Parts: sequence; structure tokens; C-alpha cells
Amino acid sequence: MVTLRDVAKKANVSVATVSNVINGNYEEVGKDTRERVMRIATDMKYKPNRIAKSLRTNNSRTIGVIIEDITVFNTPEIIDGICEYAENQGYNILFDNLRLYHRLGNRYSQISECKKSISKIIDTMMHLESEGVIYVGAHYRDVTNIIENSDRPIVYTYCYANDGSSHWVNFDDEEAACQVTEYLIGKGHKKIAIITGMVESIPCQTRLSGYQRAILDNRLLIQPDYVKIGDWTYESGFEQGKQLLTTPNPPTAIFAMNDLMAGGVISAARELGISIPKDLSLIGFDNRTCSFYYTPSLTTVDIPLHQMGRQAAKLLIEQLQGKEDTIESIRLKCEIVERSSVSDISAVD
Amino acid sequence: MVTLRDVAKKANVSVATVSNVINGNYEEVGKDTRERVMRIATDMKYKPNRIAKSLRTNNSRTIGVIIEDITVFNTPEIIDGICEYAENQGYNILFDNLRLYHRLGNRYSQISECKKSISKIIDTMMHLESEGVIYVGAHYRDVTNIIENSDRPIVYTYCYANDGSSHWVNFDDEEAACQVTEYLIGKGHKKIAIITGMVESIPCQTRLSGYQRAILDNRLLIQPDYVKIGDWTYESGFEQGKQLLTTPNPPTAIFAMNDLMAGGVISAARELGISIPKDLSLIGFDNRTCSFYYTPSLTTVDIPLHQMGRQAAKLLIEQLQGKEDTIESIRLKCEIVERSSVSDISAVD
DNA sequence: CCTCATTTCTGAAACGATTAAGCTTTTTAA
DNA sequence: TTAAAAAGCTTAATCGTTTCAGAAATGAGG
Repeated sequence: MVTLRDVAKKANVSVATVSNVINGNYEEVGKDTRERVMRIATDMKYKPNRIAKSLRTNNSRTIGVIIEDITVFNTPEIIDGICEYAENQGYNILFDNLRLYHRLGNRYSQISECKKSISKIIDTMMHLESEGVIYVGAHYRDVTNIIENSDRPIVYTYCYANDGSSHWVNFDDEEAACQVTEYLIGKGHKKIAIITGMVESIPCQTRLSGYQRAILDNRLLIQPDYVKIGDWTYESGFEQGKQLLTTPNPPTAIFAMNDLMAGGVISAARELGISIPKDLSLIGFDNRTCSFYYTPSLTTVDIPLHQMGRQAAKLLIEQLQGKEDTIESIRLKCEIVERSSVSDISAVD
Repeated sequence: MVTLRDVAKKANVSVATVSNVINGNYEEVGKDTRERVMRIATDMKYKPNRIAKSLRTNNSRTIGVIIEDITVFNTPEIIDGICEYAENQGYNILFDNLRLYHRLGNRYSQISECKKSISKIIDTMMHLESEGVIYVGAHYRDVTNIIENSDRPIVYTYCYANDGSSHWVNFDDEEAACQVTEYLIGKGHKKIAIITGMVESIPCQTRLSGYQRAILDNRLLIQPDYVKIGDWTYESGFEQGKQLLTTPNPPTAIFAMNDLMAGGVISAARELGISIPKDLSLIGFDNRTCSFYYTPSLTTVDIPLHQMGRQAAKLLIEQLQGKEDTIESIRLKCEIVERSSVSDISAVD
């Protein structure tokens, strides 16, 4: 490994001069020496030692990214966004996958069970070279107190923390659900059912209130029979879908709170000989890859995952660079992606 | 930030002693001092500065992980495997996502186009703290010469490099395709068609030869009409599936080289009123999440992604630790996951 | 009481960079 | 002509560790 000293010796100057040349402090060194040193440095294939540099300058240009579980379908896109922004800003990424699902045997709600080990991991990461940390949740939840007394900035995404000092970036669940419902209303639907996720989860609650807001805003009635409790699984979508479609007064549209459950609804409808979108309109949530390949192709809600990652990285890096006067936290808009599972019945009506 | 010096001062000993205590060089320091120093260190919440340590010892316990594209469906599982092993061994992960698909606008075959920028990224990563690098491909391809003259070990996975010195870990395509075909033969099928990916791709070629090997080994005939050229997409699966199923002598089983194309076949069959698995057996490849939710649930081939990641990390770390006498490269076995898209027709026959 | 080993601890030199302060030399301005 | 300013370069301290050589203290054996 060739060091500054090696270059200095060959160029017959001091290390300081070489350092100045390498770092572009041109005003400090004459044109001819500068060029000569530069040439010698490239000839010798000199590469600065980041570790030494970090030690001296006390900034590593590295951020930590802590992922609750990378195998959860929405995380890769978020990471992609983080990477893009970080790379553009010249930051490196120190990575840690908590593997929460594995650790907890899929009982994800019991996150507190492994809080200690998570705390340790995060502690380690903080005392590595990370100047700050982005915490990427696997589900939209409150993770307050997961990370204890950190001295470096943390930005949360796909989750949030109520510790007063941390920033987060998320998507607007409530608004999205409202939009979906209004979209269906705009297509002439009045009998709109919803299949929820597990009721104790935050996205379930906020999406439900978005749905209700849209119904009320449009002077329609909230029918309790049209609110079915699912648990995010395909099976529950199938089950609840079947129930909805076999009542005396079935809905003309169903909003499933995720694509998996919407898939279940499609199966249920197929079994009952109900055609989508002719007899039933259906909207999902998540815009999972597979939803495109459903028959019919599913109209669904796209979560701006890439943007969330970008914004999280932006928030963190701006904090690191002392541009503290930026927005505290961000809630991004989702978008409805129109495919073939919804029909307009307003003309018929 | 509390340093060794701070602890030393408070404990009235030298930095060297504190260092020895912290690192467990107990034979060098008496029991009482050791305990006293330890107590003071924990009281002061001393945490060793990894950067300084790395600079001094010239080993960072960090490996680089370079991902061609993290949004490609199979990469997260691989990364998960890498993380698991690396964490167990106390290694940290420096992460870089090349974002190949974005950079190349999905013309993935033209990887050479951005070879220079990739080379630069990898160069940077090498000169960061990474002791070695794992390169995770997005597709199983030859990536020889993507990384030029690296002085540190590289392990490739989900791709390979013919540079003579590098190791790789992959899955056994040929064997898997042979297994699938023999599985179908075992279920009494004699008319087995195959829908390929793009013919120029390596996995396509190896899977095809596995298919042919199985056919010949079982003294069946290779029917050229039963080999249909697809391009990995759902649409091509639909197209080629339809062609196969509308010939005068249609196959009783189809092996689609990925789950996406198998999805297309399902749609084609549904459109033609052909029931799967009653009239047609179908096997896919990849075991993508969505394949579980197809109707019928798809029998497919599971690639040991997690294991690939683990093994890649193992290979690299053992290399770093000088256990050079291990196996050079690894080819892991895939496994057929049986679901509901294949029926046994041997009794009927 | 002296010598020699052993145990326990310290001093100081690295690791490879940055950077403030200082020293020459040249240029500028009065 | 000369003092001041500017340009160009070097010296040396520093970041927080590790580690080797050696010092000091203790103990054992004669």
C-alpha cells in the first residue's frame, strides 16, 4: 500500500504538500509542483487511506443503515433510495440487518423481546464509523425506545419514534385510503366494503379512518357490515371476501388493505362466479410486483418507497451537515396505480 | 467521546494497561488493577474507537458487499445470508448497491457500458476499510473483468468470474432442471415441454441441457416442438404456453424456466379452458413469493439464496483468516417445492 | 544480602492522514 | 532601497489505538 510519505519521498517534497495537492488545496502549492506531485501520485496509484483520514478529521462520511428485516418485500426499494442519495453525496453505507423476523420466529409484534440485542447492535453501529443512522422498519409501527440514548442523529422510515428529537419519513396512509375510497366513489360506487389488516396495527387504523372520512365527506353511510377484519394474509382476504360477496346486499367495490388480501378476494370471486371488474371492483394496497400479474391486473396503491429512502437519507445528511433548519419529518403521498380491477358504474347507475 | 487516555487518567495507570485490560490480555495485568480499570471503563461508558483501532492494527473486520441491484427479487435473501454469517463472525458490512438496472435503463446485458463506473465504485470500496468483497450478481452471468486487478479477495455469488483466482458460490442450474424433468417423468409424464428464458443467457442454456439430459437418461425422445423460446417475461410464458397447448399433440406437462412465465402459462390454460393440474402439469423456477398464491399454487424450484449468501460470506471470511485450504467454489443444490400444479398420471397411463 | 526470574506496569513509537504555525523566498508598494 | 505582504513549502503535533522493549516491584533461591 502506497502512502502519502511514499509519494512525498519520490517527489522530494513534504507529506503536507502532497496532502494539499491531493485534497485540492491549490492555493497552498505552486502550479509546477502541484502537477508534478499529481503525476507521481497517479503513477504510483496512490489512494488515500480512509481510515487514517477519518481518524484525523473525525468524520467518516459513512452512515449506518439498520434494517429490521431485509427480506420484507418493501425494504429493498427503500434501501435503493437511501443508496442513491448517499452515493450522490459521497457517503458510504454501513449496513446492518436485524433479521427481526428470524429472531422472533415471525412473532413480529413482540419486538420488545429482543430489544436488548437490538440495542446492542445499534450501539455497536453507532460506535463504528457511522456519523448517523437510518432505521428502516419492516412495518409501519412505533419504535420509540428501541434505540436508547444515542448521541448521533437517527432518521426513521417505515416506522416512527416518539422520542421528541428524532425525525422520520413515512407515507400518508390516511390520505391514501381516503383517496382510494373517493376514487371508487368517483367511479359511481356507493356500496364500498373494506377488508382491514390486524386491527391493532397503526396502518390499519389510519387507513380505516381515511376510508371513513371519504365515506362521510361524500355523504354516504358507513355500513358496519362492509368493514371486515382481516389479518394481512391472502387467506383472510379470501375468507372475508367470500363473506362480503355472499351477503344479501353485497358491495360493488372492495378495498383490501393490501395486495395479498386482494389476491384472496380475487380467488373468492372466481369461486363464486363473480367477475372482476364487471360485477365487482377491487383495489389493493402496496403495489407488490405480483399484483400486476393477477387476473385481472390489480388496481392498487403505490407506496413511494424509493422516495422514502431518498428523503430519509436527505434528512439525515442535511442534519449531519448542520442544515438543521429543514423540515422535521416528512409524510409522502401515495399514488393510485390504475389497472384492470375497477370499473366505472356511474353511467349504468 | 471518552478515550483510552481518559480512562487511564482516572484509573491512574498508563494507556497501555487500559488497552490490555480492554482487550483481555490478562496475563499482562494484575487481577486488582484489571478489575478496577474494567469498572472505571464501564462507568465512564468507554467504547473503543474502531477507526483508530483499524488504523493501528490494519484490519477493520469489515467486508464490502457489492450488489448489482438490490431491487431484483432474489438479492435480499442472499444479503440476509451474508449478514447472518458476517454478524456471527463479528464482521461489519460496508454496502454498495450498483443500481445496475437504473444505470442501464434495464438493458442489463450491456453491463460493459458502465464497467468504468462500476470499476470506480469497487475501487473505492476496496480502498475503504473492506478487507474483502462479496459481489452479488442480479442474474447468473459471467462478470469476468468487471473488477480489475483487485489486491483483496473477492467472492462472487449469483454470477461467476473466470479470472482464475476468484471464488464463487452458485446454485446448480443443470442439476435442478434435470431433477424437475425427472420429477415429471416420475409422475408418469412423457410429453414434457419446456419454455426457456432468453437463449443467450447461461441459466437458460444450462437448464435446457439438464432437461435434455433427463429426457435422454429416461429413454424418451427430445421433441423440438416441445422446446419453446421465451424471454423470462409473463407475456412470453402466456404466448408460448398458448402455442404449446393448441398444437395437435399438446404436452401433458410444462416446465417453465421461471415462475413469471409459469404464471403466463396458467393464464393461457385458463383462457383455453385447460385445467391445471388435471389436464396439464406445470412447474416453475425461482419459488417467488407470488408463486405460492397462484391458482393453482405453483410447484416450483427453490434456489437456496440464503445459503448462497452464507456460503459466500464463509468463503470470504475463511480466506481472510488464512484458512486457504477450503474448497475453491461451491455449487449448491436446489430443491423442488411441491404444491398443487402437478398431478400424477402414471396410474391413468 | 545479593542475584536472577517473574510479574506487573509504563514509555514511546508506530499506523496514515490533516493542519496550524513557522520559515524562506519572491513580489509588491511606498 | 526597503519594509511589508504574499506565495510556496516544511515542521511537527495530533487523532485513539496497539505493542514492543524495558523499568520497577516482588519473590525465590542461594
